[in-house]
Order: sequence, then structure tokens, then C-alpha cells
Amino acid sequence: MNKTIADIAQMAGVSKSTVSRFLNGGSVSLDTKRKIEKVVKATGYVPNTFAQSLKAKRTNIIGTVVPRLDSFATSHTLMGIDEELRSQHYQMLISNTSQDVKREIEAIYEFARQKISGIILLAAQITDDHLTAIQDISIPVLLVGQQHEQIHSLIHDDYRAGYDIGAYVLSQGHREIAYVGVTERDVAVGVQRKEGFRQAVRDALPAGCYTDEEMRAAGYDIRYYETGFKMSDARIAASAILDQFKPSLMVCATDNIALGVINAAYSKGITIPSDLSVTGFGGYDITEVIHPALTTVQYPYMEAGRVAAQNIVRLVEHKTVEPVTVMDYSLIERESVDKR
Amino acid sequence: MNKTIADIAQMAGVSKSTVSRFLNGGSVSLDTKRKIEKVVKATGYVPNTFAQSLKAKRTNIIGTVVPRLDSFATSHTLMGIDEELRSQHYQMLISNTSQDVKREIEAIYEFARQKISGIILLAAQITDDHLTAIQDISIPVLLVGQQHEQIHSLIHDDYRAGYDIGAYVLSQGHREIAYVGVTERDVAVGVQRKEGFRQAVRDALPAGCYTDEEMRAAGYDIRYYETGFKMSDARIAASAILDQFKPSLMVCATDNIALGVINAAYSKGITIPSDLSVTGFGGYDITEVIHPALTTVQYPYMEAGRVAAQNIVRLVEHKTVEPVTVMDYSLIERESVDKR
DNA sequence: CTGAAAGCGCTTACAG
DNA sequence: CTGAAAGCGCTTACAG
Repeated sequence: MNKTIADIAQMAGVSKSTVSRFLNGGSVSLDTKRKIEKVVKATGYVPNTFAQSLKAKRTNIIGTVVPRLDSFATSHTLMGIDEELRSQHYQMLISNTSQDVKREIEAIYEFARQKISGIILLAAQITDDHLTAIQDISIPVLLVGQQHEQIHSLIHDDYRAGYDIGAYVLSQGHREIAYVGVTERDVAVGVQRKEGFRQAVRDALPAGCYTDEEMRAAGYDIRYYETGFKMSDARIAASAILDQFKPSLMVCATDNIALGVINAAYSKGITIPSDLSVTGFGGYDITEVIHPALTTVQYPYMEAGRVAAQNIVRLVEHKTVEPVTVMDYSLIERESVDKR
Repeated sequence: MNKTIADIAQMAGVSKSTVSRFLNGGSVSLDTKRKIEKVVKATGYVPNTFAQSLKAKRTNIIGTVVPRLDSFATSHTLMGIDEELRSQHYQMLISNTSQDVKREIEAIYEFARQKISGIILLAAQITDDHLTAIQDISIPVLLVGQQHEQIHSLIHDDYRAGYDIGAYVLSQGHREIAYVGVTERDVAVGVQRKEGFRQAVRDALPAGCYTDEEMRAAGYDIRYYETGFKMSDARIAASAILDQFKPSLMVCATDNIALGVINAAYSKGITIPSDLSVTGFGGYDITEVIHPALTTVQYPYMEAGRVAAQNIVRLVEHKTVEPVTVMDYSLIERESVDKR
């Protein structure tokens, strides 16, 4: 395991330069090629990564910054990235920031220091500090899950998904709906999904029906709430909502929130879906196995990871990439929504 | 970002050696120390990792080999490892093997090639190839979740946990029990949990009651089954079991399996816990929020990760570590077990 | 305490 | 196509 390029050169009876050229696909005569190949195979020689990187000033490593590790979306995206990167002979390095924006910035600089070739950034929001860091390091960055005009982005089609969920539940006859969203600082989850949904409602309303009163007169009562990303937060929020409003359906901005809502409903003796229908966003595995199974939007996280990996590699290799890549999704109708 | 040690030396009016010594805590006079410190701060100098590693022939990186990323146990263990490593100024590198044993072996060699300082191995089973690889690389390895006499190990107390679950469900009056386990090739999950449970049953039996017939005469009917780790597999297995055996309780070797069982029960119109009680192992977040909440054994995965990190760092630094570290657990009684 | 020098294992112009 | 040489940015005996 400890052979150096000098050993190989000596054993093959050529110079180090030639071996290096052979390794990196430079021009080498067929004859020497064979000689070196034999020695490399026999010795199991592998070049020292550090020496390579020190000279070449770059690595075959893609750094991925993630806000958390214990999330279905993150882990599946990571698996997709890892798989694709591996097939392209790149390595994935993960930096977990535990939802700490300061650590996100640090991670970006730290990756730069380590001469990482490219960075995939899974972030809930992009601040000026992010922008500054990305500018500073002059390394390709791909944003996943959010969109920003100054950064190559890969997103899920949150707006359309929100619209589809809205159109679907309306088509099932629901008119009294609580939309349980998250902070608008997360544009994808907090704004896009909600606005998509809101637009679906608008499109369903009779013409000229805009104000809350007009909506109510038309039989619609749609209210918007905000909670955190954690199931426990959602449970508490849902409990409070249900004390003051009796919707026939709750649209939740994530599957986790939906799970919290379902739990809160059970605690109050509310049966799903006959008393209360529920929908989510995400398509986590667990949503299929609970009872009743959750109607939700399924995002192709693993596939998104693969595409993200392809894009960042293209960026690293100075090939063109669309400013924004939009992934598809599917609406999965299961048991948690009743007809009204 | 591009200063080298030579620049710093020049700016501080000392030699490169002295700067290096300062950086690595060697003996430097207070005066020079101050001079160098000032320059380092002013320039924001950070040493080039590759050059360091190339010379020093070691890194501050700990490699972690994981069979999968999308598991509660894995992700929480990783978070604990990462957190602790970070605080000790080590970095964590993750290699996901997608449950492919061959890739586990490759990952070990690859880490060695990259001069990683130590390896934390989360593996379901240890083969001869693992042993050979670990021998070959001569880098400290810590095994997490499984125990092996030739490798420093950190385990959860699966046997005692199995015993406790057994004693608990017996104390609740259950006598007709299906134990739904996994392959015995996974010693921790497949053997230890089951044998702990089996011993609890033995200890509860009247003296001199050994054979199946004697057990049945004493009112006990305990049957053992095996399934896969996936919810979907467990669902199918449970469905088949319930067609031929009507236990009052099913003890599942993992929370995932329990989730599959619960789903199968619902599909058959079996109510939990009144018709059928269920228990799991793991303590995944989701088990608390489903209805009814799952009675299970909770393992401190995050804490285990932290301890694992401490241990591997001690190993790397040639300090002593116990051959086996055993983590504690807690039995969480919730709603999925009825009294009989 | 401090510095000059060698060397870690590669790659890359530059000649030939 | 091939080789000698310089150099990437550090660290580490070795002198002083």
C-alpha cells in the first residue's frame, strides 16, 4: 500500500513523469503503457491523494452542506448525490450544520480551504452572508431545494404542487380549509407551496369574489396558519387551531406537519378522514404505512440528488448548466382525504 | 485565502520553521509568538491541508462507514459522531455503502489510502473480509452496533433490552406471542434481542417446563418468525403470520417491523392494542406520534455516536479504550400494549 | 529558542 | 513519446 510513483517508475524502467502521464491519460507509447500497467496491477499502486491535490490544486471532491441529517428529504437527496458522484469518480463530503446558518457559512469557507471542487448547498434560505461566501470562494455552487437568481439552482416544483393539492381538495368538495404552513423565510416550503395553493383557491372561486366576506358568502372559509418544521410543534399548533376552527380539511406544508396534525386530531377524538381530512407534502415512506395512509405530494428526492450531482460536475468541468432545473412530482391520493 | 507559510514567515520576519512550530504548538518565544499571531490574524492565514497531510502522513479525519443513510439509527448516530468530532477538531467523512458488503470493504481500503486517522464502522455483520481489511490497513477501527472480539466495539445492550421487553409483556399477561425477528447474521438485532426475550420467557415459566408441549400445557404459546428490515417486508410477513396464528401480542425486533405489523393489522381490521398488542425496538421519533403510540425500547443513538467519536479519537491518540463499551437504553411504555 | 535544508509524493512546463 | 528538474506548501530532524 506504500509504493510511490518513484517505485513504480523504477520497476517499470521509466521515469516518474511517464508514469504520471500514464496515470493521467497523457500520451504514452503502447509499449510503455503496457509495462507500467503491469507494474501498477502487480503492486496495487494507488497515488497519494494529498500529493496529487497539493500539486494539482484541486480535488475530485464535492462538498455537500446539509442543515440536518435526520430528515427523509435530506437523506434521500444525499443518497442520490452520492450514487451519481461515485459513478463519475467524484467523492462526496458531507457537512452537517444542525440548522445553524453561521455554520453553513463556515462550512462553505472550510470546503474552499480544502480545495473542494464544487459545493452542493441544501439550505432553507439564502442570506447576504451566503452570497458573500459564495462570491469569495470562487468555486462552483449549486443550490438545491431553493432558488436564487445569482446561483445555479435545482428545485422541486413547489408552486405547481401547491396548486395541484389545492385543486384536488377543492374538487373533493372541501370548502372550510386550514392551511398549516411554515415561515416565509423558507421560500420554497413557506411561500411557494402556500401561494400555489392560494392560486388554486382563487381559480375555483366564482368571478369577482375576492374579499373574505365574499368568499364566505360563496361558501368558502380558508384560513392560513404557521408552525415549525417539527412534528411536536405541529401537534401543538394543530391542537390550538382545532379549538377555534372546525375545518373539514387541513393542508399541511410538510408530511411532518401532517403527522403532527393527525396526532393532535386523535388526541381530541377527531377521526381521520371522516371528521377531518389531511394532506401533506413530501412523500416520506412513513406516510404510506400509517393508517389512514396520507394523501400527499411525492418529491423525487433521490433523483433530485442524482441530477444535482450531474449539474455540479458539469459546473466543475466548465460545462453549461441551466440556471434553474425544476424537478417533477406526483400527487398521491391515498386515504386521508374524504369526499364532502 | 492564498497566503502560504512562507508569506507569513516573511511578514513576521522569522523563518518558516518557526511559523510551523508556532502553528503546531512547539516552543516559540513569547515575543515571536506575538509577532506571528498578529500576522496570522491579519492575513486570515490557514494552512493548506494537503501539504500538512503529505508531510505529516496523517489527517484529522475520521471515516465513518454506514450501510445506509435513510435510517433513524444511522442518522442520529452520525449526528452524535459529527458533533463530538467537531468539538475535538476532527472532521467526519461519511461513506455510504447502500448495504453492500463489498462496498464496505472497499470503503475501508479507500479510507486507508486517504490516510484517514481512524474508522468508525457501522456494520450489520463482520465477515472475514472485514477482518482482513482491518488488519491490512493498520488504522484504528471502532465497531458500532455490533460486537467482535478482535475489534474495539460499542454496542447497545440488545440482550438485556430483549429480556426487559419479554419480562414486561409477560407481566402484562400475554401468553400467546409472535416474535418477529430478523436474520441471525445480524448478531445484535437478529440474535441478541431474540435470545434476551427467549430467556425472559424461560425465567417466567414454571420450573421444569421446557418443551413446546409443556409450555403449551402451562398456557404459553410463543412462536418465532423472521422477516426483513423493511416495513414493506414486515407488512407482508405479518399478514401471513396473522393468517395462521392469533397471538395476543407481537414483539418486533425493530420499530420499522412494528410499523409494518401495525399496518398489516389495520388492513385486516385488527384493532391495536385491544385485539393485538405490538412492541418494537429503536425508539424512532415516529413511534411516539402514531396512534396508538408504540411501546418500544429507546436506544440513545446520538449519545452512542458521541461516545463512539470519543473512543475512536482515544484510539487514534494511542490512549486506552475498553474492548467493549455498552450503552444503556430505556423501555418506553406507551399505548400499543394492552393488559390481558 | 531559531533557521537552513531536506523531503513528503506528486504534476507540469520545458527540452529533446 | 520521454526524462530531468522544479516546485506545490508544509514538517521535521539537525545544528547552532
